[in-house]
Amino acid sequence: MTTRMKDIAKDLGVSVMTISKVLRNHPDVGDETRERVLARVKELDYQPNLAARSLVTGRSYLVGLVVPDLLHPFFAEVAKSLSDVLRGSGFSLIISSSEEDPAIEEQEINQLLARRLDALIIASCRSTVDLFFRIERRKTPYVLIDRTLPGLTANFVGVDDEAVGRLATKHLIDIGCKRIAHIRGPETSTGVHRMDGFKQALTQARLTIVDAYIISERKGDVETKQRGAEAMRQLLSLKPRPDGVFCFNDPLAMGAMNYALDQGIRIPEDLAVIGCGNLHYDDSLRVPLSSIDQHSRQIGEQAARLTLAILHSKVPPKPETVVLQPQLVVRASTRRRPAKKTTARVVKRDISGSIPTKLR
Amino acid sequence: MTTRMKDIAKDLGVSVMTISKVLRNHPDVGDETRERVLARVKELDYQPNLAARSLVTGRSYLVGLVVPDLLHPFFAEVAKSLSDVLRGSGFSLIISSSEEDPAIEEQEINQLLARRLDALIIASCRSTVDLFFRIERRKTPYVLIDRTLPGLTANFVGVDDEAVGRLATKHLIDIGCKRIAHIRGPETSTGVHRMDGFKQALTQARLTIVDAYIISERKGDVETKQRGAEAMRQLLSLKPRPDGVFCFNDPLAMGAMNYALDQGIRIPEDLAVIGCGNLHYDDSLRVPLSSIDQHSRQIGEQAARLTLAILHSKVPPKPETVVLQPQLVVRASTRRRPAKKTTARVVKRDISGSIPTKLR
DNA sequence: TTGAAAGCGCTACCAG
DNA sequence: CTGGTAGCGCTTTCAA
Repeated sequence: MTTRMKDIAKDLGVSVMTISKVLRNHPDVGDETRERVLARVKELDYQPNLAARSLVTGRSYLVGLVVPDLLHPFFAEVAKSLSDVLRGSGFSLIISSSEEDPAIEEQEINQLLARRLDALIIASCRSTVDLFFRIERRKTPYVLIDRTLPGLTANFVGVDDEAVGRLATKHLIDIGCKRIAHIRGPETSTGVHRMDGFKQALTQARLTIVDAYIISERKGDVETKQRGAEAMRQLLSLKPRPDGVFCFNDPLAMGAMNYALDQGIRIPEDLAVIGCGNLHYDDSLRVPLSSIDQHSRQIGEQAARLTLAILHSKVPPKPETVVLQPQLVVRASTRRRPAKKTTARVVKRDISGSIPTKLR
Repeated sequence: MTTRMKDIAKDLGVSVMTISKVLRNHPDVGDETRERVLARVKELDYQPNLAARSLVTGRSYLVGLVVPDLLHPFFAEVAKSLSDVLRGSGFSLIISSSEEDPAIEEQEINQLLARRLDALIIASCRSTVDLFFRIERRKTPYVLIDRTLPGLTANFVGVDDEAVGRLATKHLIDIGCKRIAHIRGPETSTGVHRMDGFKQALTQARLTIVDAYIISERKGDVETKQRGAEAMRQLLSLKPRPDGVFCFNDPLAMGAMNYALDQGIRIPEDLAVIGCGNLHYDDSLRVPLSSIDQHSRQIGEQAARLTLAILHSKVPPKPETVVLQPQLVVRASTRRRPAKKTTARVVKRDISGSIPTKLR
C-alpha cells in the first residue's frame, strides 16, 4: 500500500497529529521533532492524500474551468493565464471542454460539482439559466467568462461585445465601405451582441441594414473555416456584392478570405475583411487579417483575481462584472486609402494581443 | 450545509446503505424502495461526494494530462481527443500545462500524485528520468505521449520522429534542393530525433551535412514565430544560401517564412520550406505551408485506449509502445517542378490532419 | 432485501 | 509543545 501518516508516526514514535502539524507548517512543534519528521517524509517521498484532507476541511483547492473549445486559441490563452495566476495562489485548475455542446457542458459541470471544487469558471454554450441556478443552490461560487446569459446576474469577465461589433463596423465605414456584411456567430451573447454592435454602427452612419448581408451560422457540426467559406460564397452571389465584411471571429474570417481570394476577389480593394480575436497567426495569412483584440490574457487574469477574491472572502460577495474594452488592430485586409480620417483608436502593431506559441 | 446520504436516509426512514446501493445500481434493493430513493435524490438534486467515495474505494476515476503548452494546437488536439474517449468511459480528465518548464512540470505532477489520480498521461519537457521513477514508486500508471526519455521504458504513444525528419528532408531532396538547412527543436526526443532523421536523409542522398545549416534553438523564452524569424535571418546570411529548410514545427516555419518573404526571397522558387504538425491554418498562410502530419487525434485516442486498458487490467501490464507513421502533406511552399519523381507517399489534400476549429 | 459496524486518511478541537 | 478523541461522507463486510 501507499504510505500514510500513521506509518510515519509509528516509525518515529510520535503521534499522527505531530506529522500532520509539521506538514502544514503548524508552529506548535518542537524543532527537533520537526526535523525528524521532515527527514522521514523526504526519505519516503511522502505526500498527504489531498482527497482525505479536503474531505475534512471542506476545501479542495481545486478550481474548475469549462470552455467550449480548447482548440480555439482564445480559450487556450484564457486557460493559460488563469492557470498561471491560480497556481501562484496554491490552487490547481481542472480544465474541461464542452465541445460547444450544451449537454456535454451539463455533464462536465455535474462531474465538477460532485467533486466539490472550490469554484467554477465557465464559458457557457448554454442558452438557459437552469444549470446555473443549480450551481447556486449547491453554493459553489462561479464566474462566467466571455459569454453572459440573459436573466442571470452572476460574476462575469469578458469583453464589451457590442463595442466589438461597433468598432469593427465603424472601421469598415471609415475606410469607405458602403455595403457592409456580417458573418455572424451563434446564438450566444457574443454572437448576438457583436451583431447588435454591427447594426448600431450602420444605423449611426445612416446606412441601411440589409438582411441578406447578414449570414447566420449554418446548423451542424462543420468546421469553422468551411463555414466561413460557405458564408462568403453566399455573399458573393448577391447583387450588389458587399464591399466590406465583419466576421464574428478570425477562423471564420480566414475561411471567408480564402474563398474570396480563390474567386479572384482582391482584398482589401474589392472587399475589406475584419475578424475578431486577434489570433497569433493573423499577420501570417495570405492577406494579413485586421481584427478586434479581446484581451484574452486579461480575461484569464481578471477571472482568476475575481475567483480568488471570492474564495478568500468570508461572506459570498455581490456578483461583480468586469467588462474590457476591445481594441482595433489594423492589418492589410482593411488597409485602404481612408474615405475620411478614422476616429477609432488604432493599434498599429499588436503587442498585447500577440499569442506566443512555444516550441514543442 | 450540503446534502448527504444521511439526510436522505433520515427523510425516508431507510438506512444510509440503501441509498448508497441505489446510487450505484446495486441489485439488492426493493423496487419500491429504489423508486422512493431516486425520487428524493432527484428532488434534492443530490450528488454523492466523489472525494469521499474515492477515499474508500481507492479509485478516483480521474486521469491527469500534463502538456508543455496548451496553446500549441497539437496538444490542444491531443487533449480534445483524449478527453472525448475518456469521458465515454466514465473518467474525467484533469489537464495541466507545464509551460515547457521542467520545474513547473514537477510541481504539477506532484499535485496530481497527491490527489491520487488513477493514471497520468504526460508529454514531458524534462530531460531526466528521476521524476518518472518516483511516479512508478507511487504505483501510479502513466503513459508518455509525443516525447520519450532516454533510459526510460514506459508506455508511449507518439509519432516516429526520425521518420518525420527523413520524410521532410527527402521531400526537399526530391524537389531538387541541394543545400538543405534545418531549424531544429529543443533537446527533447522530438527535437533530437527529427534532426537525426534529417541527417539520415542527407547521408542517404550523399549530401554533406553542413553544421552551419543547422540552427539550434536560442535560449530564453521568446516567442516561437520570432525564433523562426531569427533562425531564418541567420540562414540567409550564409553563403551559399540554403535552398531548402526543414523546420522542427509549423509555428517556427511560419516565422521563418515570414522573414524570408519580407526579405524578398521567393518561396518555393528560391527557398523551399517544410514544417511539421500540419496545423489547421497551414493552407491559409502567405505561402501555404508543406508539413508533416503527426496524427494528433490518433495520438490522443491511442493514449486513451492504452490508459483504459491499464486501468481495466488487474495486474499492471508490460509497457506498450505505439509509434505512428508520419505523413507528408505537400502545399505551395515546396511545390516546384520536381528534379526526379518523388517516391514518398504524398497526400494531396489534407483530410485526416485538418483540425476543425469550432465557432466560438 | 436491509442495515449496523468499521474504517478509508486526514484534521479540528481540546485536554494534558 | 504534544497527542487522544471524534468525525468528514462514503463504501465494504457481514450479520440479521
